[in-house]
Amino acid sequence: MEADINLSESMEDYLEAIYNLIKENGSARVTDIANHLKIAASSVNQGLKKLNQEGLISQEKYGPIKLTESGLKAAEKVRCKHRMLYLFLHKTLGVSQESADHDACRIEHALSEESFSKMVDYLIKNNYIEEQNCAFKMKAEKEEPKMAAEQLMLDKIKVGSKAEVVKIESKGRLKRKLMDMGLNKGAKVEVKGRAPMGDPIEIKVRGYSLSLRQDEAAEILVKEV
Amino acid sequence: MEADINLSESMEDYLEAIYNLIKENGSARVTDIANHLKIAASSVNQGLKKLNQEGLISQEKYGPIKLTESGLKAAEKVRCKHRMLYLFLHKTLGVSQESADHDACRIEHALSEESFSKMVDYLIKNNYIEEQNCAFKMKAEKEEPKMAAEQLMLDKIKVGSKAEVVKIESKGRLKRKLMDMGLNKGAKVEVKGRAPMGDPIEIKVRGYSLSLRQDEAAEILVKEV
DNA sequence: CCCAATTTTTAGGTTAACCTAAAACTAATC
DNA sequence: GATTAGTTTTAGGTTAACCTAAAAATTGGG
Repeated sequence: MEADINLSESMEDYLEAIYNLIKENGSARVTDIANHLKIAASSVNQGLKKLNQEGLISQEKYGPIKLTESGLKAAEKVRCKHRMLYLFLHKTLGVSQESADHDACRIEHALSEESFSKMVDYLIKNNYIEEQNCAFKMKAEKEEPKMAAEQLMLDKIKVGSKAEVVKIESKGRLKRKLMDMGLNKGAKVEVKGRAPMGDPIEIKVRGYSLSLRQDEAAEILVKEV
Repeated sequence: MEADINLSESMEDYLEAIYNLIKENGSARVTDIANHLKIAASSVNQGLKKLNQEGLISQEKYGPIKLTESGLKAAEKVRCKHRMLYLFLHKTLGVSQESADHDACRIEHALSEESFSKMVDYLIKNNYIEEQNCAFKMKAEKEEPKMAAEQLMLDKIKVGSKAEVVKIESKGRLKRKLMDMGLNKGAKVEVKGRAPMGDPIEIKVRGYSLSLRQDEAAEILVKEV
């Protein structure tokens, strides 16, 4: 059931870059994407606007770039194609890693579903991949419970686990307050406990404990460690 | 030697269409090309102008379209890629003729020489084609047994000389950084200058300049050309 | 808290590759 | 040799995807 919006090649490239950067660094910034794709930051900015309009990412001015559900799906699809193409070229044809990666990049936009699917069959048959390794192909329908990036808001973190602050989303006074508490970028936090209604949340930062209201915690972007 | 002009995808498409039409009908007219590629005749006309300028076809106003020698060569190359890709997809992966042809059309512009050559090897090994059926490939192969040029690290290269990247020795982030700068395998670099203490080194890659710290340059294996 | 550096956004281009509509030309028929 | 049908060319757009330069906002260090 292809509800697929028709993505142009560059839109696919943007999505893929965002996906990879979030996976690697916990966040995808305009400059990172620009470096990655070797184009000007302003061009990326324009591209992101379009992705926003299409509902594939959600980003407010100067805010962080987040993939929406459909954006995530599209990105995974592209990435999967890329990966399979790479494996195919490198493993079965013996193309060098560099060329294989480069070509995968270019071809991933052009290959039909049919060819792609046949290629995956081939890879599976020759034991280059496990069947479940191509999530997109096998279970496009099933919802992945695990979100794309291990990046989420502090109020969603399980009690007992640790995380690292990526960014404080709020502005002005609240932001200052949170930063004064020691919740700067890169700070390691540990969620110690949570009251019955989820509020307040007790966390430990830099050795001392503090408690946050849930809506405050919801402003803090972290990645699990 | 490869004096290859860099052809855009549509220019390649025009050439291929012209080649095929001449082969089929003995002539290629603007309208035929337009029908073939499903675009407006006026667009074809514009495209032909560019091919004329590049010296790939020769055509006077309202006159017949003829491929020049270099145009013929380029067209044959594209056609050969198309054909091989088609065979590969159809014969070895079992992709339907329609999809295989369609995909070949799209991919032929993107595939590197290396992947193409590996694909042809595969086809030959499995007896899907005869060796001499791909004239264009043979040439590429003959060039291969060339002398192993002297290999050394980029920081040892004399100012003013040119080299080709063989390998990036470093790993991880640094490797990515270097590759993002365009220092991929096969990239031609020219050492433009060097500061008094040998650091930084200024090089030119793919037309633009960049400067590297000495220890970064020491991670890049190159061979002189 | 302020200042400098960095990042993001805006403003205002360019280019390739298409388009439609109409004009200029050629060829084919009467 | 005029008319007409078909072909090619020109004129004047549009769009996507990039660009540079500069303005605006954010971040980070002292």
